[in-house]
Amino acid sequence: MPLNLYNSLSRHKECFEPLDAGRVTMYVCGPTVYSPPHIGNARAAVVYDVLFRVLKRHYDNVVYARNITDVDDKINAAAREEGVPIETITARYTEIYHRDMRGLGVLPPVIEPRATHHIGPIVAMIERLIEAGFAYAADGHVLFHVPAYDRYGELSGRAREDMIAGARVEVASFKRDPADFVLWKPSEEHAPGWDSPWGRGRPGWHIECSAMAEQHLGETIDIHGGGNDLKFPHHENEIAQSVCAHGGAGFARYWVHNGFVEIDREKMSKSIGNVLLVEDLLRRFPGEAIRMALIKTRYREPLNWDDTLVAQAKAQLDRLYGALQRLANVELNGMPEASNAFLEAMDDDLNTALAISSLMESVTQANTAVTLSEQLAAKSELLGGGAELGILQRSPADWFAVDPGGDIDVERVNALIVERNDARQAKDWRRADEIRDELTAMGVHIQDGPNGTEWRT
RNA sequence: GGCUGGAUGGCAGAGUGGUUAUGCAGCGGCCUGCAAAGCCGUGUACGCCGGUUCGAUUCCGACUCCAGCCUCCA
Repeated sequence: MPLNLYNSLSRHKECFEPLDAGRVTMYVCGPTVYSPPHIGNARAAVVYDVLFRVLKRHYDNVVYARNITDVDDKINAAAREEGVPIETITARYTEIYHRDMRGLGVLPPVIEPRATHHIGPIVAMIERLIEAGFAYAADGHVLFHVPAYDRYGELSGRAREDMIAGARVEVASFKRDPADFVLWKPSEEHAPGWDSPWGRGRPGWHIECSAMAEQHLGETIDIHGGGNDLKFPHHENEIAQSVCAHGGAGFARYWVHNGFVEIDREKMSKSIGNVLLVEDLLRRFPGEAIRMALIKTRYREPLNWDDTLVAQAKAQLDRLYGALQRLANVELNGMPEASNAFLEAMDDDLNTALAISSLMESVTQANTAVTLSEQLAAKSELLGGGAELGILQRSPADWFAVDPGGDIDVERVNALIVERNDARQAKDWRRADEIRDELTAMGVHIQDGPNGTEWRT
């Protein structure tokens, strides 16, 4: 079963064939660390985490690089505001990013390059671009000359005339062409900067990714991922820089773009004031439920976020873990394996929604299984598929004990359950029901089963 | 204005040229002291108008609406 991916470059679903099956390379645009990650950042991280897991099933050696942009005007602004060096800001928010992504079950990438650790390669790449006639220095800046690269606009489907007609691009006097973009810009005396042939300054955003991808993954990489909004200008510029610096060799062979998270059908943004931070959501919901909410929808579609979405995701996980709980005593004798239906769905451009539905079929199979082999098969499918989605990897008991609010008095719950069962023994149904109502009011749901009374939040 | 991508039942969300998505919610039944969980059953769904076709929600064209990009942005 080959993996099919929608390639933004060709605008078609394509069969994925790596350049070197012994070393598959993927580069994803990571966060700029000046604030805590929001649910939109999380969606990107989760989507490429799932792709990473799928790739690892197909190939032994997947080199996944997700960068950290740790030099940027917004970082500078935050540092100035607090009166601290930028490293204080970037270290703080890098740590928060890692913590929050861990909370969502996102695996660390193989490489996590930082822009400030790659100033040498960045400068070297800019020099190559100047030498080859694709860039020029002017007024302390270095600019990429867009008309010098005749395939510019290929990814975003933009004609040059349209970009100029848009004319919202800042036209600085030193630009030879309005579309030219910055590779290097001068730093004011107190701003962070590095020495370069063009004076003390800092890299432009786009060149960082080109240089880091080259350094760690090579000139031509297999997959490049990022948010839909990065398609233009960021990814378009990366292509121009890398192709021109590499004598025309292709940059990324497959471009993957994830859709946006929306709130009330509009983009989440700071100016609208509708940003949802991952850390706030993690206080209210289990990370696994948030992750489930993010992968219920196909990665390319926009995702309208609200609390009911997470509630539905949690309900689905309750059903999944409920089945696993019933199979708790069934011992798998090998590695869990996802069903063919699941794998086919995942291999079809990460159809996570369809894959999850196949998991639900496994639940029904588990709940109706009469033989041990049926139970084994269902459990194997649930755990195997779950592993690829990054869910269902903890014990059901642990999942059902989840209490994100942290305000449930477990001892009291247990005492009430004992009291209620005493009442039931005595056939005092009225008292038993009173206690159940009390528990329900506490947010605790109980189930009387053959093995006693269990409870969930 | 230009460029992307969408429009599916109460909600979320797949898929398909003629046949059940799936989950939640609802309804009926089984089970239960009653519940819950689970099981079984159940719903005039495919934006609008044309076209192709024996037949279109599915293909083609126009239209309407929605989101994103064209400025930093996952």
